[in-house]
Amino acid sequence: MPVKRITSSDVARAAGVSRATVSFVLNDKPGMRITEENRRRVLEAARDLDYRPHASARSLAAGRSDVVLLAIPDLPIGAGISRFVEELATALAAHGLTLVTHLAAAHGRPLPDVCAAVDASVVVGFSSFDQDTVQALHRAGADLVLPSETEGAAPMRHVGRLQAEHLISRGHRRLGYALPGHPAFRHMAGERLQGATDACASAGLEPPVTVTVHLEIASAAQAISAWREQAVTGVCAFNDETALAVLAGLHEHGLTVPGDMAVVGADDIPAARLAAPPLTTVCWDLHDVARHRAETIVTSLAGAGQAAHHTGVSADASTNPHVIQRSST
Amino acid sequence: MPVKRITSSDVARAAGVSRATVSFVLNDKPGMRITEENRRRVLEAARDLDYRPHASARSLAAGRSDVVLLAIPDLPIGAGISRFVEELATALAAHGLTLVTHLAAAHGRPLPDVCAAVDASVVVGFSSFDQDTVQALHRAGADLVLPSETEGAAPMRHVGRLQAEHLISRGHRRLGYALPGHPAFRHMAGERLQGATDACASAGLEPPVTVTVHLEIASAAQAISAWREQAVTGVCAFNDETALAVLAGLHEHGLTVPGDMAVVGADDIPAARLAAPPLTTVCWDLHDVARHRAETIVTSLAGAGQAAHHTGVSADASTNPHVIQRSST
DNA sequence: GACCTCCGATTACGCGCGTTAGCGAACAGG
DNA sequence: CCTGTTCGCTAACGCGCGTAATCGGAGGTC
Repeated sequence: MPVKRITSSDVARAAGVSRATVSFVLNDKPGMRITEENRRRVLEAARDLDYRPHASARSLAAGRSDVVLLAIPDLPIGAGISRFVEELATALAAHGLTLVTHLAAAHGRPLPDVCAAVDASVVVGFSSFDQDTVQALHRAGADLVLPSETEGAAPMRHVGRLQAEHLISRGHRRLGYALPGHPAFRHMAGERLQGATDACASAGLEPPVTVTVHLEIASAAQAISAWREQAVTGVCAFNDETALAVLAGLHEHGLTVPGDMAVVGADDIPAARLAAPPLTTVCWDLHDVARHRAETIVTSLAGAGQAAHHTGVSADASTNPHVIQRSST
Repeated sequence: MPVKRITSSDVARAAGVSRATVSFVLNDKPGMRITEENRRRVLEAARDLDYRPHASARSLAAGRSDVVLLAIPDLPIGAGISRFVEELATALAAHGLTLVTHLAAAHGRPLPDVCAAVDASVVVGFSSFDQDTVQALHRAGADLVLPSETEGAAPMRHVGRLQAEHLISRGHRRLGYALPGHPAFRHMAGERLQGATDACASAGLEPPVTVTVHLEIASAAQAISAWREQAVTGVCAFNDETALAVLAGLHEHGLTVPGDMAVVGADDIPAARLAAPPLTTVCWDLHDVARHRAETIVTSLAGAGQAAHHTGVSADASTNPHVIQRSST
């Protein structure tokens, strides 16, 4: 044990006050009158000693922690997700909360266990959790679990809608949809597909012809054949990687893009702009989404116990997915 | 507050024993004799109540926590890193440890703060931390900080060496190296480049012609021109994304791959096999690396206080980067 | 019967902190 | 001089848990 921990008693002794006073100053507890002189001495002592309250003791005493746990589902992590995480962490840090992430993919251990292990007071997921999981998380100490049932799906549908609308606006009347092979994407893919289907309905078109495309050239080539049989001229891909597979399939068939078939992806990964041809894609500003999520968390946490009770709908709809036009459409 | 927390007292009451006995059983403390009957009743009660020890209280009392904090540096998260994280989480979970990750990119908050906030007993980074940071982390409650100065760089060099050796074995005598544009990659890129340079030296060749390639077609096209002037016929790219950019640059120039120029990437991202042509790449088994890291952590933790003191060298060298031959070389 | 031993379980303490009740001092009003 | 009253601060409790110290009782020895 090379270094001994600095406790609040150390700070109190250094500042010549009681431990309670230290606590009051550092948490600037409202309604407590502290002499300016004493406040200054406490802050100074804390700074000099590089005092950092022991998280465990704090959350044990206060009954709540500053930790927000982000549960990332079992899906490939791309630039999109990591940017979302960064933005969320920044936004939460501005409110004194600390974001930690846990990848479900690993089967590392059950989410409630992790939640208990870090003593998280908030658990944030991508899509909503089922009722049993929510119960378990609450038993594991989480005050708040997001997103609630209603939110979270809307932006996904919006992405799908934009993809389809873009193709329709460019004259395509028979659309295809490339579903991802990875089973963990199924739920999200369903939402995005629904958005595309809605757009088709609004335009008086048939729903997209759905085909599952694995991230291999052979699988994509098969999909192309299926779409060609159905006279599909434009394909929405679940995400950019799936779109790259579709592109590879078209290349395999010796077809031109977008002449023979147009392709639109989603998420704008770095490889999208480097494809041949550069990939048109739909991306959404994760900065806004993350900041809004953070706000939801903070307000819900402030209105203690009002868990999962917030409007959110209109705000979520204000996130702004948009088309990045390149050469594949 | 919809659900009340289950405490060890609840379990004790349900099992008809004292709280201490519950603690002994659940941590199966060695040297403590417990009746088989009582042990059974405690385990049963804990299971029935879905008891989960309160992490904060536990670590406060025991003076150590089960949390391992992985500090991910400010660099784009790709499939490689996420797989590493998954493997590490799984391996640690097998030893009862919980992995949480924190992205430095966000400037969410200083690492020591985060370390204190989750009360981590181990902090794992990618490259070694400087001395001041290590000190700060120890003051923040970390018992162990990895990797130490010596380890971590070796596998990176190995990757670069394999790339170059592969190209050399296929007859290329004048090599190029594509450095990443993102500044955060600089350090890692330097290591990989060093490996490639070593391979060239071993084969009696000049060092690779280095050019920085941003993830845009124009930047890549410029790089191609530079390499062509120097009669380069084979290019090692820092990673697959950079390699895709090089491929796009070659396409822009109307050059053939690998006829006019061969390209080898690194990390084997999903998009690599979907490129035109499919990208030859070097990937290393993160499963092994992660498992070894986990072992280092566990043993160092067991030999309490023996922080950062372990062999590790030979084991690290046993990780097995290997070439995945596709059509770009 | 007095005494020790060993087993099995319990009681009691403290980890570092937030927080409430309460204390002395200073001061105002009666 | 006594009684409030406010201000500034502190003593003391408890959060849930690990664990050292302790204790009752069964079994053995002198």
